[in-house]
Amino acid sequence: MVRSMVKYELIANENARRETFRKRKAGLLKKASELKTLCNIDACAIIYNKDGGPPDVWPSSVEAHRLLHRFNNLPIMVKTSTMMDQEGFLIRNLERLNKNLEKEKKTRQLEMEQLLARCLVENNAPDVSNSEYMKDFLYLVDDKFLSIRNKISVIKHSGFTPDAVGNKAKNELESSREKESF
Amino acid sequence: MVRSMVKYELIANENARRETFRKRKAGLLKKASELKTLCNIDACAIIYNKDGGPPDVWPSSVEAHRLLHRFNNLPIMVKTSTMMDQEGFLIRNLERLNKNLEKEKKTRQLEMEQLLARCLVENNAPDVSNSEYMKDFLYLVDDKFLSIRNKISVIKHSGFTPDAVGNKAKNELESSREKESF
DNA sequence: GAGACTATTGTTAGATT
DNA sequence: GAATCTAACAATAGTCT
Repeated sequence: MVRSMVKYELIANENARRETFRKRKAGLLKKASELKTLCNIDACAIIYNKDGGPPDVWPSSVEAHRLLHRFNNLPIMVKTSTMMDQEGFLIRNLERLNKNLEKEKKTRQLEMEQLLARCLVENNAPDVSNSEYMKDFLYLVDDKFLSIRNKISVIKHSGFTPDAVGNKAKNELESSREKESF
Repeated sequence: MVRSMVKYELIANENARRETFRKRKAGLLKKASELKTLCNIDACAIIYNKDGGPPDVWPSSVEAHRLLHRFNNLPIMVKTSTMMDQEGFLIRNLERLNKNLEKEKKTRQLEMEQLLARCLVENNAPDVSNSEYMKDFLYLVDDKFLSIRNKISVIKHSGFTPDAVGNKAKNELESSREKESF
């Protein structure tokens, strides 16, 4: 019986921890399946054990890849085209994915603008005090935030032709300098 | 009150479905957080809504990248035993799948540039003081990231002249194309 | 559309096999 | 270590705001 819920901190006893992990992982994946079924949504989860072994990848590793790539807003057509010949399940999803792609792109662009603005205004960078590497990283962010972002945007949309990138980087940098004060 | 649990199938009523999604998603992420805390395990989840908007990526997109990347680096034979896909096609087509994943690695350049972008704009970055995290993260953010970093450093010391930036971006892109196979 | 409430169902800690 | 049991606790469907 649940005498009293333990505190929500690391369970010290190793056997108890393993047992709790086993049970709660099952419960979590059950909940996830229910959510997916009840609401017909796409979802995935990766749950590692501490034993160094392979994780549970729900509902499948392909689905995890697919959803993470969709999140990244990668050109899904390119990624899936190599699988389409032999993997029919991707074909079924492709139409819907592509339909959503344009809408998602616009949403994401707005999202990035808003997050960027918030980060710049509130200066709420994550705590990275223990990491030399991340200090370097934040140093870059601090100084050339907009330039990095513009460059990535340029590379991403340029089709990787060096000339186009060079010219676009030049143009975007000029325009970014104009509104550098926001 | 929970009069009686509905059948575990798609909720027909749209409002009820949205409400259920909202509540259960919150519950699921809470359970996930508890599991992570109680057992000190690594886990992530991606939950899409049906509205075409950006998904919830728990605990952060960087963590999702990191865990999926760690999974990809497992020996292929280990991976097969953990795949939970209900349709079973994964195991049957494993060799082909792995081949496709190899192809996906070629898009890593774009992947990392977008990861970088997300690192920059997200305010929910994971705790990077954890050494295991840093190991994975540093592996993920390899030569291409350093290239970008150098590029930015160059820009920083170039006096921000658009011409210098444009030319250097062009040069770096050409050289990065040469080692695209990583 | 997002909280607050609460009766009821669902989950699970601890014990046992 | 995993499966079963069950009292106790947690999550949530329906409702109201």
